[in-house]
Amino acid sequence: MSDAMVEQIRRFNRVVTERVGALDDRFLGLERPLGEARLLWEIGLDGSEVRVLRSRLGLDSGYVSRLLRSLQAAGLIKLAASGRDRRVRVARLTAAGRRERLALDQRSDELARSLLAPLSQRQRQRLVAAMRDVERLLLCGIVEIRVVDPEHADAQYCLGEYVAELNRRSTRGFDPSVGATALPHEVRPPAGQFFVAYLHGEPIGCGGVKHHADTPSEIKRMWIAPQARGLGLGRRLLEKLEDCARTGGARVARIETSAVLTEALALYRSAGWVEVPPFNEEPFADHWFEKVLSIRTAAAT
Amino acid sequence: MSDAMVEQIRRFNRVVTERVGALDDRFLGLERPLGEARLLWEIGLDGSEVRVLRSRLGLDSGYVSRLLRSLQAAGLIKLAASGRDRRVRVARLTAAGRRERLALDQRSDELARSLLAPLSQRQRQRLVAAMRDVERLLLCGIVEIRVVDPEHADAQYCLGEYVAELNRRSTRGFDPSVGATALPHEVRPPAGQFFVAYLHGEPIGCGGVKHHADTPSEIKRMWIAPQARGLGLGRRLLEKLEDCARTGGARVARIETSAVLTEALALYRSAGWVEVPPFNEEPFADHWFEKVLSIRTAAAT
DNA sequence: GACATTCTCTGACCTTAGTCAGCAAAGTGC
DNA sequence: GCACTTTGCTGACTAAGGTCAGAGAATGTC
Repeated sequence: MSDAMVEQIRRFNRVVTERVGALDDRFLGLERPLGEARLLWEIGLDGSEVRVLRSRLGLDSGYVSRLLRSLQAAGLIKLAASGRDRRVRVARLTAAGRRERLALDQRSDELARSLLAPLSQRQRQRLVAAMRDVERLLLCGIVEIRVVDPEHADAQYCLGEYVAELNRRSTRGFDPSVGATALPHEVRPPAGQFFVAYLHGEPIGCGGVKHHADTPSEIKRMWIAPQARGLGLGRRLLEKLEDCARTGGARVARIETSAVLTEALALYRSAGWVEVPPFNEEPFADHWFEKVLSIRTAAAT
Repeated sequence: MSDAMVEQIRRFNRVVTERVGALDDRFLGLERPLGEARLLWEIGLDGSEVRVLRSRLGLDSGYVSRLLRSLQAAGLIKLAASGRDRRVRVARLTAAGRRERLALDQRSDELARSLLAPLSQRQRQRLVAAMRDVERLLLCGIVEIRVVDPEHADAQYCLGEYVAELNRRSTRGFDPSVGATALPHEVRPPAGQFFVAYLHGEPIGCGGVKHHADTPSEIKRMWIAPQARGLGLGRRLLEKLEDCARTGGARVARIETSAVLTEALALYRSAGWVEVPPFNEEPFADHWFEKVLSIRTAAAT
């Protein structure tokens, strides 16, 4: 990580907060204080529970209450008790509130347009592409990979998506209970470990490891949500799983996969995995890989 | 300007303000209020005049005065009258102030590092490159091209840099008073017009137009500061000059340039200028161009 | 039914950020 | 020497953003 990189990021920050940040906030403010505007926005067209707003914006209960009163006094929202739990209050936009939210929306669009306006068509495309890169790479940086019990709801959600995707992309039909399985007890300590990747608290990927006493460790059920692909997240997750296998005492890890998962195949090959003859009878697999787990040096987290 | 572009920018804003903006400001804040921290930073290692601080940060005189008092009370700065003008006060960092400024610096670096840390080396390079693109394109968007009198200090500065650069890059030696000149009265209404491009109030480029009653208009002294190149600014400036010639009644514009100005040659060619036989005896020129000024449609500003 | 917990609201309070009008000292132009 | 401008300081004021403690109602738990 060179000084030049750090310097570039700091310059970027300065320019962006000047041009985007300053605008985004104060611009959005319209006639209304920023806090109220953000709250109005966050309530959304379908309304929100007050406690949800509080946690999403990270604000004090008293403060939110006051902001809501002020919005209510301005005739922009209505507050009502929730049907299920009458302590919980739900904020809903009135017609005027919806109009104002739309205005905020348009302001935001205007801001975006004002950034593009002075540029030529080619420059616009370059700007948008670069912004997309920055956005995705920053997002990739916030993704957190945590050890989770394989029966935890988040793990189950990911596994479900994994199976669904395989069945969607393959003509063969995949049954996770047949062949080389990854049953909960097989990927739970001490037999193994299961990981879930989170972005903003949402599960967006998973993977498991099965330790074995004498034969190589197995990596199983590695999956990344479609909308999170192309971030290099797969590589990060795979490294985590290899680490786990290594820590479990394995010198070699194995993985098998279907031919339809082309991204996975490319990833394994580029990450130093070597294709080997089939080492199990997993009916769904078309490719089998092995990797010698060398001692890692100076790993990035 | 498509909706997809606008949408991408808004997503970018959200991610960046969350990850960079929020951090940059509040992170920088340390234990000190943001205003004081920014001021402390801006004073710099060599000290600054108070009036300069005020204009750079765009703050009220009274407010700055109060902030400085607070920093002085904390033992971070010393205030003294300027030697030349005893109304003007100069703020200088004490040893403690320098320490604190260094700490702010390190915080900023830390933030930058924390963005890079989770990424692989390749991803880091992509992130930094994309940030550089975004930064440059945003900067390009804020550049303002104004009509300025050719004897104005900013115009003179640009012209001086232009001449200096030609003499630096060419072996021939360039004398602006010989050959096809651009004397002040020739590029000032009604005979012509002169433009200066500004970034943050600093002149970073220029160009002039000489109108003629019967022969084509001439574009003269077009220059972009080296640090502002590669932004597509040249194209914007050139379009402005063409517009000016067109508004002045010309159907055709001419421009001559030296072979050493390779960027300029490439720009003219790609902007629809056609190389023609020499139309004057400018001793410094190697290439002569003409362009038919069509009526413009839906121009970007 | 007693008790704890959850959720919202209220009043009191604080800091930060910033504006405005006016003043005094110093410098500038004639 | 006089009028005017620049520069910085001060006091009074405002708005926004936010924290904290506690009250009161609804709900959950034993």
